[in-house]
Amino acid sequence: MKEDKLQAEMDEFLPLRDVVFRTLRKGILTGELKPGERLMEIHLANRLGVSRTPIREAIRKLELEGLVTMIPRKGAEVANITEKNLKDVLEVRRALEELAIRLACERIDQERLLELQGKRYQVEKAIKTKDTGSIASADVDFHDTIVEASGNARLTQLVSNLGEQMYRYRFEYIKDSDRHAQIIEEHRLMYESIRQRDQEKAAAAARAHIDAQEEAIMRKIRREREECGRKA
Amino acid sequence: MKEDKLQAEMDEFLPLRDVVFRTLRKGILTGELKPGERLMEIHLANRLGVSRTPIREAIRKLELEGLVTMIPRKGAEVANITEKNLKDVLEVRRALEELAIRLACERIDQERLLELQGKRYQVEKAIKTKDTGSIASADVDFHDTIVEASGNARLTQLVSNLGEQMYRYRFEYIKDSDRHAQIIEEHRLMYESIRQRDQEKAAAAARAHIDAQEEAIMRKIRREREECGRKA
DNA sequence: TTTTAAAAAATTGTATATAATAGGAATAAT
DNA sequence: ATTATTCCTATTATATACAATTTTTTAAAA
Repeated sequence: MKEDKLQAEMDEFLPLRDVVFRTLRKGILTGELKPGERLMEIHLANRLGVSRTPIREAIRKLELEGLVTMIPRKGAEVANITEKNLKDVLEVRRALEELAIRLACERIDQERLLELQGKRYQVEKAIKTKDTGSIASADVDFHDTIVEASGNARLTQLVSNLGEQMYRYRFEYIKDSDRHAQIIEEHRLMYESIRQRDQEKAAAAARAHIDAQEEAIMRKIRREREECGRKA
Repeated sequence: MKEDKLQAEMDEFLPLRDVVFRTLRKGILTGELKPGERLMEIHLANRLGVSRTPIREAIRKLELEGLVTMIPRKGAEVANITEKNLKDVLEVRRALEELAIRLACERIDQERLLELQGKRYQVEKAIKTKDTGSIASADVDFHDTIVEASGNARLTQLVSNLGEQMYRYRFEYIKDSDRHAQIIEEHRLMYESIRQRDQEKAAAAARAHIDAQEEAIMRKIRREREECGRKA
C-alpha cells in the first residue's frame, strides 16, 4: 500500500471517535477511500493508532450519513456513488437551495447582506487568481452564507450534508474558465435578488446555478464511465 | 421507576445496536424518554439486557439524527424539541413534500396510481371507524406512496426522517373530527392532480396539507406551554 | 480437473476491563 | 457560616478479550 494520506489530525479536545469520523469522511469524500472498498476495523485501527471502539463508533455515523454501506456480518464498505444517486441528491439539493434563498429573501438583515456582498467579492478575487481551490472554497462560502441567512438550522445542516455527498465533484463546474464569467453573473443575480427581496428571481437564479453544476458533474461522470468501459 | 415500556423487540437477525437504536428512537419519539433526560449507558444496558457497546453505537446514530445531544465527557441526553425546531423541520418538509409530489406527477406509472387510489380508500375507510390510530397510519401510508412515486430514494429517506421528528404530534391534525372531511378532500385533490399530472395543483395541495398540520401542531404546543407556565 | 468437505484464518459482534474525568460530599481552614 | 481543598463516586472514553460467523484455504474424492 502506498503511503498513508489517511492521517488522523489529533485535536486534543475532540473525542477520538470524532477525529476518526472526520478522518474517514474526508478520506471517502476525497476519494482516498474508494467506493466499494471495505473498511476493516483492525486495519483502520492500526493505521490511525487507536483501538477498534472509536473506529466502530465513527462507522455508525458514516452509516447514517449514507457514506458507507453495512453488509451484515461482513462489515462496512464505502458506499458506491451511482449516477442515479447523484441525480437524486442534486434534485433534493435544488429544492432545498431554492427554499433557502427564498427564506433568505424574507429574513436577511442588513449586516448579513453586507457579509454576503463581501463573500461575492471574495469569489471574484479568487477567480482572478485562477486557482481552482480558492474559487471553490469562496463559492462554497458564498452559498453557505445564503443558506445560513435562511435562519433555519435544520435546512443548513441538510444542505451542508448534501453538499458533502458531492465533494468529489466540487471542482467540475469551476474547472473550465469559460464558466467563470457565468459564475460571477449568477452570484450577482442571486445577491441582487436577495437585496431586492425578490423571491421568484432569487429562486430562479439558485436553480440555474445548480443546473449548471449538475450538467458539469454529469459530463464528468459520463467521461469517467467511458474510461472505465474502455478498460473493461 | 415505573414499569418498563422501553422494551427491546428482539429481531433474531438484526444486530443489537440496531435493535437498541430503534428502541431508543421509539422511546424518544413517543415521549417515553423525555427531552433533557440523560441517557446513561449502564442504566440503559441493564434495562435492555445488553452490554454498553451496542448502546453507545446506537447513541452515535441518534446523535447524527439530532435526536440526542452530546455533552462532552458527560454523555448523551434527549434533545430538546423547541417550537423553533419544529417550525424549521416543517419548513423543510413542506419543500420536500412539494418536490416529491411534483416528481410523482412526472414519473408515476399506472400501477402505482392504482395503488395510491387504494390507499386513498383505506384512509376514507379508517375515517369512518373514527379510530385515530388507524386514520394516522393510513394517512402516513398514503403520503409515503406519493413520496416513493417520486422515484428519488434520497428524498424518500429524508422525508421519512423528518416525519419521525414529529411523530409525537402525528395525531394532532387528525384528532378533531371537523377536519376529517377536509383531509378526505385534500387527498382527493392530491390524487386527482397527480392523475392529471398537474404539478402546480398538486404542489398547492401538498402545501395546504402541511399548512394544516403545522397549524394543528403549533396550537398543541402553545397549549402545552401554557400548561407548563401555569405549573411554574 | 472439478467438486465437496473440513479445518483454519480473518473479521465482525458483543462483553468486559482499565483509564480518565467530572461532579459532589466531606473536611479543614478562614 | 463560608470558602477552599481533598477525596470519593459515578460516568464516560478507550482498549482489550471473547464469541460467533463468514470466508478462504487445503485436501480428499469423484
